[in-house]
Amino acid sequence: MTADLSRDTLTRSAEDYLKAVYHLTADGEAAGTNQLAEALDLAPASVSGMIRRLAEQGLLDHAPYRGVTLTADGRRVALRMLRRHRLIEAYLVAHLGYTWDTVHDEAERLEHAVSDTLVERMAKVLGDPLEDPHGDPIPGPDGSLAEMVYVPLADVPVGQEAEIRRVHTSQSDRLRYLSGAGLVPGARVKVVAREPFAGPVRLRIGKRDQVIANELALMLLCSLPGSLA
Amino acid sequence: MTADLSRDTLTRSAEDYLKAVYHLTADGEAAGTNQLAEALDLAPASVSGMIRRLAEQGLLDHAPYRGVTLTADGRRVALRMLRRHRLIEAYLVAHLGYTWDTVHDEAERLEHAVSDTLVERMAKVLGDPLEDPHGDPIPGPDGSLAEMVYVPLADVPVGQEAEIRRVHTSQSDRLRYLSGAGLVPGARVKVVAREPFAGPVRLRIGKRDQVIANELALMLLCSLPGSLA
DNA sequence: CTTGACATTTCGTATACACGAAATAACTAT
DNA sequence: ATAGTTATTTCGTGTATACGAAATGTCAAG
Repeated sequence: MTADLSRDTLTRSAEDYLKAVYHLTADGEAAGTNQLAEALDLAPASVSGMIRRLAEQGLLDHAPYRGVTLTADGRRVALRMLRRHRLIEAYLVAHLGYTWDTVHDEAERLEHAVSDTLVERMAKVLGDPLEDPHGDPIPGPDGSLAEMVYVPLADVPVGQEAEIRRVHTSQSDRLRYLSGAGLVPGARVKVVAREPFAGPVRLRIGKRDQVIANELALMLLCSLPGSLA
Repeated sequence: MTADLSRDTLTRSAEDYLKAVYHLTADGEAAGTNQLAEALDLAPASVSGMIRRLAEQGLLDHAPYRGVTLTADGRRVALRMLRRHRLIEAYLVAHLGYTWDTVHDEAERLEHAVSDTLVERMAKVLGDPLEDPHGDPIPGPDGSLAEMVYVPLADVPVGQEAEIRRVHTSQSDRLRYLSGAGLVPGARVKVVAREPFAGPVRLRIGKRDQVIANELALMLLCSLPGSLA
């Protein structure tokens, strides 16, 4: 059943498509062609063609005009890429002087080139970390993933304290801004006020007050003291 | 004059061809199509086509039926790949538990994927090494290369002491054998005897005697105490 | 000189992936 | 139901790289 997923069976493009489908279907919905085209910065026509090929290879389930989901094999590939990507990010930050706003692009290229051996060596050197520098969970070598349920800071009630756990963006300008403001995984903040209609969020971090756009607050995933997380 | 050699201007294949031409022309002779095809494990017809494209891009000089040499731009690319490759090997050995017989393939893939930034970070962490684990010199970021002239162990006179400086192969089975025998860069050996007609070489290393095939002795590049190297 | 033998190039073709334009399916609002 | 909008697919193409078969150039031996 399990197709040959070892090395070099899949092209870089295929790996990128599967990763994208993984992310787009995280909400349980099938991923549309346009969505995918947008995410991969390709023309919809190109995506349509690639979807056909990946479906033929048994990596995607495709319901024409309905979108795609990952097959078990496809998910395996996506999770392996995710593990690679996040471990590489963690390694580059820990050992090669990268900052969380600069690792993404490097990891994006390396994830297609490293061997399983190298990935596992990096994991070992890092002490088998469970999260990357953005707080994103790192899948196990077997494809297991301990996905926590966090609350976007945008949804944390006013007056509530919260601890930032994940910062869900890979855009370096945003990451730079956020780390400048101390809004990194592990930081504790208190929501002081929020404007209605997706308005900005005012929060207290340490002794400073900070106002951030709702758009950013959506990316800061938090745990609330008292909840199990 | 200097063409755009930054990132992504060149395909992986192009980089591999230029590297191969670099190695094949080390003796001063132009590299033939068949030679190149052999080195890259491709059909001569494919090489012929690629040669044309690389010549059009100003990376190779091509005299039809005569072979190719690198242009200045081509050499720049080749030396950058060489720097990448050797630094990556050095880094993997120093920090990620690789041995010199296992690094080659990994470096071969990574050299196409790492950014200049990452290469220079690795160089820095390593303290800007001048040689890789095989004793091969690492070109500078500017493309400078301090190539030493060494004597193959196969040519060292009987009775002479020599220090191994470079081990000129990337085949892991040979490398494993050689390191098992202690024949690594820095080792001091004394040639005890040699059979005629490219026969095996008997040598003394430490307190042990060792006989190695001439083929291997050709790959062990040595400096002789007393010579300037 | 001429003739093999061998190296090299040319030619037609295949695969993987991208594109735009045009055709088609699906949904939405009347 | 049906027309318009939007999403998706199909089709014809282009680029990069590989291949084998056939044509052609080169050189050494006679």
